[in-house]
Amino acid sequence: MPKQVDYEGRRRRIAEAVCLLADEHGPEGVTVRDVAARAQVSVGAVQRCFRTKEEMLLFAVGHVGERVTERARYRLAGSPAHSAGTALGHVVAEVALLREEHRAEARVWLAFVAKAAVSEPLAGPLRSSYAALQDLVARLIAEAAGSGSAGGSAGGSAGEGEGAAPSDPGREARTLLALADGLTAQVLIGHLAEAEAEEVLHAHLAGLWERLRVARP
Amino acid sequence: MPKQVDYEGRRRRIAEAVCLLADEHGPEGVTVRDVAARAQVSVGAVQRCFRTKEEMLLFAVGHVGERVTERARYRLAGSPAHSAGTALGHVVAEVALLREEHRAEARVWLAFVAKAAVSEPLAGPLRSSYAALQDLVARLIAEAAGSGSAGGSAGGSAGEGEGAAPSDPGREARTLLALADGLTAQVLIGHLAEAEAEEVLHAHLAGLWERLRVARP
DNA sequence: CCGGAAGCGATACGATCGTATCGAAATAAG
DNA sequence: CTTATTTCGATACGATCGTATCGCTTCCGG
Repeated sequence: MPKQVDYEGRRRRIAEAVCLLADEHGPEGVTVRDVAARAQVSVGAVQRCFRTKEEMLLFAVGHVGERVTERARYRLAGSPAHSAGTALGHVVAEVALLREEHRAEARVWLAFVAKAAVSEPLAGPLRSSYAALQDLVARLIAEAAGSGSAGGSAGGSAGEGEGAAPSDPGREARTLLALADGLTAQVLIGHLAEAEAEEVLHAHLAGLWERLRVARP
Repeated sequence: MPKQVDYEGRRRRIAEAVCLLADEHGPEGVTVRDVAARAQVSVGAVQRCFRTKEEMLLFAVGHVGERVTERARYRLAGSPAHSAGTALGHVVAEVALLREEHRAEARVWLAFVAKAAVSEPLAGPLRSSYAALQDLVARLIAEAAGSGSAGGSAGGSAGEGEGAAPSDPGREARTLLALADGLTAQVLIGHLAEAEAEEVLHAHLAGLWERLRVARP
């Protein structure tokens, strides 16, 4: 049998080239040729890794989503096991991609979200990433809410039990994630400064924290 | 002097064709030819209205922004002059573009936001629209907050005076707008259902309302 | 009534796109 | 070493893009 190459590694390298280009010239500025050049491979190599351009973009968006959620999980693991509040702050701050160093990822994410709004297959991986993040955040909120009052119940889906709870962790998680996304977008187009967005996020987190505290007996 | 045509009307008609196409095939699916066909004019007519394609997109995004803010203002005017709370709810619901009938506008908006993240000139009109909306919302919040305690102070920029107010109208407005934006995006990619997004929005508004109420003496 | 400026729209043009093709190079199995 | 098979990368190809061009038509001012 002839040569054998590391297809997986090459795919990752190409995905990162896609991100670099999507960051610089926008989603439609990503051409196969430029991707190949950035990844330092030939056009043919890209074609052998992905049958079509859409397949390549699909892989790239999944790659970004994985990176973000993984980083969020890492932040979560690095936080003190007690107080889920600070952990929540870290996780959401990570997801919001507000810091300058993650501006590129934010642009890529926004670009893919916009594309996914009109391209159903592209929306799949995006939804998966969002679902994973929402689950993570909801679990953190439930944990923070339960740490002072009733027992854990941190496992399983973000439970909407206990009748009419004063604050539904699932809803709070959706709120937080949507807020983070909106802030990211508004920072990207220059309507908000990074500091303003961070202030908004922190204020909301403080409010959420308060809401959880008063929920305890 | 020869013929004279209604350039402004044609520009608007073309802008609406741009929106229709951006809604159907995404931002990069907008070609000059298709726009001309949709607007029922020739390619040359489009070229006479806008020297370049970017000029056309610029006008289109401004057009959408104007429509949204104008609708928000209309909603505002239609609300009872007292209780700014319900007015706020209406305005924000309008801005969030959650209803099915405005899904197209939402897609267009998202598409332009994504493009603006990498194209500075496109970001200008977008920022203007955001600024106008934020001002409107901030004024409403300030009015609602002041209607029960101190006097109006509804004019001018969304004031951050009075030392350490328990809830800064400017910040609340930014929060609300970012949340609306994030919700819109997440509905568009199918991560949230329209009902879920509306629930989140209403819950947040309820929380804001409560926060304003407790701020009164 | 008529001349000329402005609008018109079909078409041309060059660039760039995604993808297909193909001969040469390379390598693991025999 | 030979050979069969995979990989390589340059190039070709057809489509489509934004824009420029250019006769022809249209219509107001004199």
